[in-house]
Amino acid sequence: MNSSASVSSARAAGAYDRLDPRVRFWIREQGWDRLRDIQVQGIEAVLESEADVLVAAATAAGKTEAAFLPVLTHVAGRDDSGLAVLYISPLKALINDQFRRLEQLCELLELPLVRWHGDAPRGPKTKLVAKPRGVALITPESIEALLIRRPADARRLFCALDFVIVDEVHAFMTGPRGLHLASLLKRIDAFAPRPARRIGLSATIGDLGAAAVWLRPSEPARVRLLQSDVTGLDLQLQIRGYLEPKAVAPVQQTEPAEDAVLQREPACALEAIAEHLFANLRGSNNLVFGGSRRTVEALADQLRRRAEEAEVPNEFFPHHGNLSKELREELETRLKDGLLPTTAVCTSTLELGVDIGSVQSVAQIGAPRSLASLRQRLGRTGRRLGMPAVLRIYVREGACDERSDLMDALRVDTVRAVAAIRLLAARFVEPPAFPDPALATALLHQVLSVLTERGGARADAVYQALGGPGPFASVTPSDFAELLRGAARAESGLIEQAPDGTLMLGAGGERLVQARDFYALFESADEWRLIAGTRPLGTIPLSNAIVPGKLVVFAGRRWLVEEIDEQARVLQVSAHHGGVIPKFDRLSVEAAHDRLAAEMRLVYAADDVPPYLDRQAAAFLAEGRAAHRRLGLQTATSLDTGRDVHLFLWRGDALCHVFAAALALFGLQAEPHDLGVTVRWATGEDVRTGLGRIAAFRADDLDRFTEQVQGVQSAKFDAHVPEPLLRRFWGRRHARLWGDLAPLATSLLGSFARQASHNGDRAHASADQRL
DNA sequence: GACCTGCTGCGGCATG
Repeated sequence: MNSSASVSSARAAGAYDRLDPRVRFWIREQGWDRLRDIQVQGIEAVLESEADVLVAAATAAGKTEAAFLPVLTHVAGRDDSGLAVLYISPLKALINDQFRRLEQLCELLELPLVRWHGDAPRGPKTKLVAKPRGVALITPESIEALLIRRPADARRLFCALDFVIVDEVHAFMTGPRGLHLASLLKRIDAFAPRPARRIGLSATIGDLGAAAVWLRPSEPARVRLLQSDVTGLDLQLQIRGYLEPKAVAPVQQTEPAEDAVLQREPACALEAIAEHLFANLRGSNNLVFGGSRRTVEALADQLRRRAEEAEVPNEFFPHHGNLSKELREELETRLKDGLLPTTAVCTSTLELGVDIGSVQSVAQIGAPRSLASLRQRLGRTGRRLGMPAVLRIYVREGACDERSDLMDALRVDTVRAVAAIRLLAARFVEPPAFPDPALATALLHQVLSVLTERGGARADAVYQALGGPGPFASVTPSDFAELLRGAARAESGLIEQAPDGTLMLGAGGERLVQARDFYALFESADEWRLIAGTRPLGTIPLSNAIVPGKLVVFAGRRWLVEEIDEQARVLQVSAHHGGVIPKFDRLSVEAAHDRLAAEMRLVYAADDVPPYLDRQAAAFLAEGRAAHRRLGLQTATSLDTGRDVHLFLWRGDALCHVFAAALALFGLQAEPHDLGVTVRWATGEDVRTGLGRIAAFRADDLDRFTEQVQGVQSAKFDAHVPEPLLRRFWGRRHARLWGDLAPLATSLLGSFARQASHNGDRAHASADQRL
């Protein structure tokens, strides 16, 4: 059921009256003059039905209270043993925030409220296990730890849950962590005679139906979907273009001589962007999303130096996942307190979760690749009534001449920025991608976890515990048997089978489960820890070659490495005036959706100049469109430069990657990119042959194709999964795209044929069609 | 040409 009508005041009063008198007292104490729409809807859904509930609303719309006010009303006065409410969050910091918000309310209701994560105090946890009651706020990894280390305690805690509340559901809908939590929820359900009701809290998401499937896989249709009124987004927007100077060397990537770093770096687009940010953001609170940790450090460094040169207090500070908790919290507190103007230059760390108050503007370096993420970032600005959201997008493009690369000439970043804004206006948000590449790893992890929790179990019991509707619904009994056989192989030794058929952990399985990093389903790397005096600054990857005397830019400042403790992996550093930005290991790029690529094609074909472009960005757009026309890309989908062959697919990353893999089968070196794939060092003839083979693909060729795909191991425990099984899962994941390959190849062949006749007309046309 | 997230149990000690 969808419900998004604005609620009447009579309805709001009715909802208020249904709350426990102590909850109403608490509301009055807060000084609230009315309940928000989403809270009224939440009260009705929780107290007037037995259904699961999904609450989707923008940040700061009062989602937490929409769930907790009625839930606490419902469980107040309950006195059976066991927790009544389990709240699950992806972040420890969010748990601490929620704890502060709920502390007083729970005290009024005489309900114990316990934070349960790795950094939370132990005393209250011990007390809770002794007398399980009330509400626990927990992370998925702490649930995992409870199940495998203290299964009896877990059973006592979870045997009588009335509600499971999952915060930031959208953050769990893709990726290994979402599979993990979904499996844990299923296992927790089995502890109780009656499964707890589930309540999901989420930001505005594209596909509420998919979220309902995640929340209650066995009965998604019975999930009540609540959405707050979506008011039109009042947005002040600018896309600013910056030309990267061609003649100047790129920003220093390698180790320079020590004295070289004392000089100012060469002028580059990022410096010009820093100049603009410095001039426009000082004096207020803002977020600048840099896109990578490297860019964040470079920008923070530039901005600090400008403050020093201007002899004014610095207001710009970096924030990313490698910075120490202390530094990050200092900045978060400074933003939230609002006593000093502050701009955080961040990666996606400040995109969700912790309360940092409202900021005046959001800046984004580089064009967005995800509308979900852009929307979430915009949610951080203009939240006070009547204030518009302010967004600045800074795009950088390379200088072009007749030898420039095709992609530079097409001004792809500028066009993608315009396309993203058009999709923002159309309210498009990407749906989650199912199923996740980490499926096999998650299944193996949960098999080991169930065997540990139960001290051994028969295979059919484990399958029953994990299979069926839920994260592993697509896993067949024979898939499962193959996974178990792989885990029992001598070289893995993860599990063993007793003569009576019971499965138990083997020596290898014991080692894996005993390791401290078993609790999380995502991987983590070993890193150097940087410490200045006694102050922890954060970490950098071990892949950075470190010698004493090395200079490092980190945490927005410059440091000299004084001492290295190889054993403890600690670098003692002191302040210095020079520095080089460290390497942060990159894994992949953020995937763009089909719809974004399709919208880019429309932007190329259109001729309007959006008013939100500055002069340089408008020039980039005009140049990109001119190149698009000159190359005939309105109709052509292939382009043979004589050295490379470009195939324009106008699809998202998923399809472009599969298409590149298909071409690779025929010995063609194909690189996927934003608009399609580029086949390197190939003749048109080679590519035509390859396309002909792809055009002949039939549905049942997928299996043969899958057998030859490279790089199917991608997740944490994939090394312990039989490769044929990984391949089978890969094939199923791509089955939906498979049917698109042959028609695409056929249409590309048509484009080749038209181009050939066109080139024939121009008898002496140059083979080199680069611009 | 990406980003983020999490973590036991126990013994021993100091402290209120």
